[in-house]
Amino acid sequence: MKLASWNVNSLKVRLPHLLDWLVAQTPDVVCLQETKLEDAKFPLVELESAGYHCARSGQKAYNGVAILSRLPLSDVATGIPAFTDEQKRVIAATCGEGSSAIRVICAYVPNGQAVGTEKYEYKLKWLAAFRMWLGAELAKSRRLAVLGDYNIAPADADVHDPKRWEGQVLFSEPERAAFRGLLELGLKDSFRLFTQPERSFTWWDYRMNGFKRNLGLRIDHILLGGELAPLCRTCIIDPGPRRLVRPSDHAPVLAELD
DNA sequence: ATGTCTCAGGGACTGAGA
Repeated sequence: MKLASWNVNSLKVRLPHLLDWLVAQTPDVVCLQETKLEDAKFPLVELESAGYHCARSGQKAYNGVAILSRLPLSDVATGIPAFTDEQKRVIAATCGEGSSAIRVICAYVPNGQAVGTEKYEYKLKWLAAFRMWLGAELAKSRRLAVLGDYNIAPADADVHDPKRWEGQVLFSEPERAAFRGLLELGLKDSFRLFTQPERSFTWWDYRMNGFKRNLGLRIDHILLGGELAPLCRTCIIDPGPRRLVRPSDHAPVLAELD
């Protein structure tokens, strides 16, 4: 089973890229972030024609998440219970049926703008609520996968220039502590289960030729619960879509489970 | 060199968010 996460930065603009990529990679489950579409404008017909069941939670202009699955989707839920939020950042669904089913959570963690701002405080509060909820979800099932744009680079190896980024949003110590808090629940960062190339990133700023110069961060992650992590065979970043004309600023991440 | 991209509002361009 192939799981993927991709911040598409507008599903309307990136739909041709996504449809080509689904054919090329044939993922079984895809978590999308920053769809930036109201549910009524979600390209259901195109994605169902491509072979995917769809669950989405979107809004106009900002945020928006979706889960695509070749296997039937059930028990769709949106948002973090006990955290009131107008922003559409979380959707969960069960993919598949019976004992092989997995619970999938797709998350678009707040960006945080800059350390010290209100948006940064919102990010930390959001992450605290997210952690509480994931703890409860793991108590129900360890066949849990939590995919998304975390907007956190967990360690020095995930940043092109750790000294320049030290203390900055996406790499500040409180954010990294929040990420470690998720791992302490028993979730594994699937990318780090394997030896990886140095300077592996999932996001590059559009400005300053960030991608060409590989000035990136690894902020998109696939976390796996205790029952799924031992089944993970590979985890890779696919930079292919980032090389295309009019790319998203993020590349997709893929994990393959037995 | 805030050096790009996307979206909304309004109907060209500016501001917000990332």
